[in-house]
Amino acid sequence: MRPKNLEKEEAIRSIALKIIAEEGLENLSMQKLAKAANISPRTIYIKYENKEDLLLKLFIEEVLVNYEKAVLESFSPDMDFAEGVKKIWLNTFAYLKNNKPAFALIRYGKSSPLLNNAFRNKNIKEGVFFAPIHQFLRRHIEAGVIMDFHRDVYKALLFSPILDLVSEYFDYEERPVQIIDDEMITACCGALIKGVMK
Amino acid sequence: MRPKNLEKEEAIRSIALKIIAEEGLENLSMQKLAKAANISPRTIYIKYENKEDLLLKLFIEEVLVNYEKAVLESFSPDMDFAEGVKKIWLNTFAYLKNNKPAFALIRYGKSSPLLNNAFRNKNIKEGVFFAPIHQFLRRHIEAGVIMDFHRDVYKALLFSPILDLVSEYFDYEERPVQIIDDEMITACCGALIKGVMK
DNA sequence: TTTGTAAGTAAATAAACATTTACTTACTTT
DNA sequence: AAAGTAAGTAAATGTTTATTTACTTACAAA
Repeated sequence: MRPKNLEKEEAIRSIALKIIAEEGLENLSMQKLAKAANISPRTIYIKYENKEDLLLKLFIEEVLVNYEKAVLESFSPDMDFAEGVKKIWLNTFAYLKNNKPAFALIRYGKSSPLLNNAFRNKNIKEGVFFAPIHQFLRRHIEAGVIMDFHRDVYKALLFSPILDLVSEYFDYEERPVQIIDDEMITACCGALIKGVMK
Repeated sequence: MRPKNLEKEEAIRSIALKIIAEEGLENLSMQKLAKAANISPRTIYIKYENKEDLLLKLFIEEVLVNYEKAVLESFSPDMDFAEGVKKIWLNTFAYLKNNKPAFALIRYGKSSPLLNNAFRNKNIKEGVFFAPIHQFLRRHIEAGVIMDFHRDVYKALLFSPILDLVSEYFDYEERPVQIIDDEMITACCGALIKGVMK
């Protein structure tokens, strides 16, 4: 039998992300995607059940999995608190600034009910994304290093400002001198670290 | 001549927000909206040029304007730093937890290229949203009360974690006991205040 | 009370939509 | 080398889309 052409599968995914980043999730259509990927619409349906299936697999299996991997690169739950948080922030920034299409879909993860529900269900049923970070936080709370805030508070503090700064990074995209850089990221996360440490 | 029925205009706006909150921006159509509002599709086009015009006016003139008003309620740039930040956070939380449809569109403001660009252009051309907060921050930086971070850093720290906590609030929506409450908001913003003060 | 006019409607339009049908291609297995 | 089969295509499906056309309604001004 004829083998799957993995290049085509890859093209579908990367071009879908590109369209989402440039025109928005609300302007992604199966026909537009097929045309841009130079394939027949039918080919998408060989690899994905339907549009929803494509979107969910793209979000969970492609984008979130790679995002998690990049964020946790050379991070360990045993790290010193300040060191660990800085690692997470700089990893996030380094990864996302070079992966605008992935970042675009991550942003939709909070706004689109489809993606948001899929993410929550996945977390509930199959264990949580970013588990090492939760372990890291629990350890430092128990050791009395940081304040005993709810995990949602830490989630809000550790993940959302850095994503916002990445948004700003892309908004300044065309300018000759970038305002958002590693130094600024480090300063911002330094303030957060100071704020939650005892 | 026959006068405009303002109730219908209001119905269009509120039902559009409701559909966006429940089904997502990508599932809002003019016909669905007309049907849900019990009017003819043509009526929408009396009040708005087209779908894009509707979306932008809904976002900028309805949602953002009211959001800003609520956040700045009894806030003044002359306030003490900790007092001012707490006021902003509690205002934001109190307003958004009772306005889920508005919150849904605000979330899309960062992900949808259409809304994001409109917001940036509006800020550039017609002066900035949340001007009193910028004044407040400038004053406290100049007085040496808080660290001299870029305005984008303060924007990321002051606005994004609280929006994330509101998301969590709605995710816990159906539970008997709410986890996200004023006390948690106050604790979280207390950490931020401590982090950025000199 | 008549009349001009914008507000409003129902139904239609053409384009775009997600998905399928009917068929061909390319490659592995035999 | 032949056969079997999943991968792939082009074109069509019926539906839904944004927007418009042709018409009716309701009311303020005369």
